[in-house]
Amino acid sequence: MIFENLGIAKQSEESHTGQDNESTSMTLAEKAYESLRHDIIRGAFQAEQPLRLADLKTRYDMGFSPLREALNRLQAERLVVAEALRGFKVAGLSVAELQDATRTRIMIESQALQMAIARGDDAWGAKIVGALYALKAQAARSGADKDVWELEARHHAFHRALLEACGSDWLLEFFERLYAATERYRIPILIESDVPTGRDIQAEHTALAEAAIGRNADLAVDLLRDHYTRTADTILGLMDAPKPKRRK
Amino acid sequence: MIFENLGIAKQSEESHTGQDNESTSMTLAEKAYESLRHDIIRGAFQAEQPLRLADLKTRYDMGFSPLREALNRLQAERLVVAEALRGFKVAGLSVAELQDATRTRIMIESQALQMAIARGDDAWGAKIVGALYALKAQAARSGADKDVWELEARHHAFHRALLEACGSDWLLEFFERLYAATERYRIPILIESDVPTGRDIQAEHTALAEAAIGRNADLAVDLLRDHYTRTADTILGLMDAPKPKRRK
DNA sequence: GCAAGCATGATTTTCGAAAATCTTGGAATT
DNA sequence: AATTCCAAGATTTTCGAAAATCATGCTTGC
Repeated sequence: MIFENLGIAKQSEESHTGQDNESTSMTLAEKAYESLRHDIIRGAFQAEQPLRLADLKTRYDMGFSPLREALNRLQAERLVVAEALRGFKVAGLSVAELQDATRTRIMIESQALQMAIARGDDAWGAKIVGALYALKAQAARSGADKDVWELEARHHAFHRALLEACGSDWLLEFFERLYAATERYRIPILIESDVPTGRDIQAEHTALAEAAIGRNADLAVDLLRDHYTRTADTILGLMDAPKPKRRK
Repeated sequence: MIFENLGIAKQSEESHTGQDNESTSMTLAEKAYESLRHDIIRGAFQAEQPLRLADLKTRYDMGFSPLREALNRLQAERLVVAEALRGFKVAGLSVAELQDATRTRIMIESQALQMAIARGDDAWGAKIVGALYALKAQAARSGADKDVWELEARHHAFHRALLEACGSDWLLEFFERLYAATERYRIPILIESDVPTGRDIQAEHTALAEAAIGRNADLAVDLLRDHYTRTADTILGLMDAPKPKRRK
């Protein structure tokens, strides 16, 4: 299956080194956390792969302590699984978890979106418009200007902007958790851009933004649900089937 | 306000030393996590209180490493707040957060309860009945047999049993997060059992269990909402008002 | 008198070594 | 041949010291 393409093969690529580092006043443990989270979500490690401390030590160039602290945080976020005296490994991926995460995500974000539409002010609308513009601009780039990670960052920023006015820190935290969990599943689509989706995803984003800003809560929630359901269905199709290129 | 009674005053009490310790095959870091989580939730530390490593070292009798790992996990759960190079402190409490947590909790648990009612089998019902029995038995005890922490454990077990058949790990995790967050606010009521609630809480639990097992989803959700709303209102009343005993 | 700068002690953060535990592979036994 | 036991190496976990940073109060200069 397509997912097996990720991971070990790419492991020799450069590791993330903490972009939004204020480089000063940022502890090594925080850098380790951001780098590891980044690398796990983006598939630099295989799912279930053991994370040996000696390897991480050389990869990120720091001692045990900050690495273990970062791994403990990631364990609490369920991106990493720890077993006593047997170390850490990357959390697994499964069809069941993707389905659960998608269902829960739709529920959480629908609620947050309704609340944001009820409470959002002009600053909220402005941020959505700006994020949508930036997202579409990046999506339109191809060739040398193409950058799936920048696209992914803007995609996240757009979806967060939609919900940010909801006024509930708890809902926003759960949004972030579910976004991270499902992003891991979307990586294959992101990288292999020749996966046929039969969708105009940026048109879906535009419609969603217009419904939200137009305070059409019912429509916006419907569009959000469809948006996530379609994405999940595409991924589920890839997870069952092997790569479409050469079917045996 | 009543909340100020907690914390530093009680800090000299014995610390939690990890009950469900399989004592073997449990690392110090895990014990530190459980003990710290236990002590924070139950108010052994004041809200916002700095958690100095030297103090924790003597309190829990272990070195820096396992303590810092535990604190990092708790930071990810938002029971502890970390500031770079300035250490850790217990997360704060606020009216706004209690309201947010209560609202979100009702939403999450309503969904989980509906799903559990739709999917639950006899084992699910049996666990609810058993948990309810144990809860009521403990609630009936007074005098020397009274044990608010055992009562609290059984209360948690009962509410978890209601939802456990929902089939969503994500919903169950969010339930646990919100339960822990709101438990911190309920401690004053638990300890000062003379707080007048004007409720028969065990009757509420019984009605809830019967509605769930009877597959009356709409009624069960209504009862759950009322149950949590009443509790939150009681606490909010205490948070604004000073202690009722001697008003100045 | 008051603010800025600085020394000092307190505290956090990080490292490398030591201790504890797991894993692997081979030898001994049945 | 299969199983158990054991030793050696690999790995995780924990500790205590060193490094880095923060907080406090004092001095200095204006």
